[in-house]
Amino acid sequence: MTVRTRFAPSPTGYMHIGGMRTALFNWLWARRNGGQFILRIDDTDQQRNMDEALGPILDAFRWLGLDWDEGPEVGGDYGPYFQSQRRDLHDAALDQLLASGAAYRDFEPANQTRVQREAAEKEKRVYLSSRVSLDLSEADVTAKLAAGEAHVVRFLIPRGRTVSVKDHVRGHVEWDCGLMVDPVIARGDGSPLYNFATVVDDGQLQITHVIRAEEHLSNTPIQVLIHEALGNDLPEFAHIPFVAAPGGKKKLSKRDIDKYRKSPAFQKLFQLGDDVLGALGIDPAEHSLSPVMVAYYREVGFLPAGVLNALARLGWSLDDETENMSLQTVLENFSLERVVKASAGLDPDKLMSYQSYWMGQLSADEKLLGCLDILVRADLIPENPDADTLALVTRVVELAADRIRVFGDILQMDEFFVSTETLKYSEKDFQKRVVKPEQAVDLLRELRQLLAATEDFTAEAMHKVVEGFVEQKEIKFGQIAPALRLAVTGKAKGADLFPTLELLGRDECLRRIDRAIGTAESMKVV
RNA sequence: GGCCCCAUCGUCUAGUUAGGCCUAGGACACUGGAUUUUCAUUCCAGUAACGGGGGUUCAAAUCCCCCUGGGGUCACCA
Repeated sequence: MTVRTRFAPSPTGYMHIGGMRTALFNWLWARRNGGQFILRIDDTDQQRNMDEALGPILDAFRWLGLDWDEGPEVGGDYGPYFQSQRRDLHDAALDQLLASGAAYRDFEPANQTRVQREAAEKEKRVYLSSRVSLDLSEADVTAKLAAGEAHVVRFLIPRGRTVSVKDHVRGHVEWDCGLMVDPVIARGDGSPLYNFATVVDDGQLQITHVIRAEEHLSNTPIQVLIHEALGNDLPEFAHIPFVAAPGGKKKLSKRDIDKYRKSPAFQKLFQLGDDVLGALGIDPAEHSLSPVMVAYYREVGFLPAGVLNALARLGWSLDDETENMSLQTVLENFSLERVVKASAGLDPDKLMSYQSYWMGQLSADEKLLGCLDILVRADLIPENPDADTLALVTRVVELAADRIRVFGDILQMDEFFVSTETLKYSEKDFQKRVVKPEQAVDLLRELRQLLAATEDFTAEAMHKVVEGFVEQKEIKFGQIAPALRLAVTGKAKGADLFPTLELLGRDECLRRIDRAIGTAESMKVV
């Protein structure tokens, strides 16, 4: 039997990072077993703007390189792959259940059902469906139907038995049917509800393995029962742990994003995101971009390999030591048996560490391409850079070396792409390094003359000039270098100083030093 | 609250199925040191865990029971 797995997202306009992990495990299991991975879109009735709602989800799959064998855009033999277009299948299944007596029309008013439920809760009694509608004769039902009476269709839970499942990660799990409420499987108009539609669809799509997050565990007995009533082959289940928020045990949720912002564990990632997105002119709030969704990582300049590596290691491990794994390596070694049972918190630090590793594995050209792209998006270089710009970026990327963990980090080196006039100084550092130290401005002025007079403006030569200057003035290197760096780059830290000078070129350096001196003096006067 | 799930360093995990090789391993983070006249990298070192209590056994992180704690879920949402 061919393994068939599926991921069935609702078109919500974004791809949740936890959902992506579930999708990844499904993809892995299908690919590992030479089976098919299916994308089914669990849209409800008429969702508007399907492109807007589904696009980001498909984009996330494409970005990470997870392909699907059947689903939107590619079709397949079991279509349609949009739940809303499968209504005839749901209708047929519903008729079957109604005819066999496995389901019944419940005419009990909703508020009455609610009152009973609340009363039971208050009395600490197990609530069970009243099933009063079961006493109705066929003629009664027909009459009520003809009269258009409001009702729902419930699945008749066979009480007095248990449902058990051998879950691939949880092992044996069992439920007592005597404790279960008859679930509503369709509204009066026949429109199916999740638990029912999913079963019909999984059955018809011949899904062999339902791999989903553990929050669905409680839906399982109902779905198993419906599968049985429909005469379907039961799929195997694997309830993987959900992805928890950093520093906690609770499910990572888009709703808690404001809380995460204040979380220490999330701090650095948010900072990075704010910096990069800010430079790109994207307001995270406006685009509701956050670390909860896959798109965030793409925008900030993460690598698919980094995100994939982190996702794979969330609740799964290869052995006792292997951490850095390509998708291929994970694929070759993946097994559901090695999925951990406890929920796993997303660790931004660890994610960043995987990311840095994979960035380090990139060839110079690949790295250049990624940086070029984000520099263009930040408007720091033109869309189709000329040869000079290309050469400059190449050298900046070289100079930045492993300071680039995500492509967005190249934006930290913006001093190479702005003019002297638009260069921004870090105000605090400028005060500390240039304005405040007594001799800083004077030293800078003297050094400027030396730099201006130097014949070849290379890193090596500059180094010698400054060394000589330090010796001659009987000062420490630390008394001039920080001020020089500030004047030229606007920042307190950055790549190696002398190559930076060389790359900027003599004219630019001198202009910047002049500007810094002027600025510092005007500050001192005031 | 009912039902269900879970429980090893701060975090992700190895070890649990077949008890001994566990004086509990790795990674991230953190701390210290070396290199780098900033920062980052790299290297070395260090701190740090079997939730508690009972059993079973020559032997328990591993098996059993209880407790505690954490979490999921309880819709005419998906």
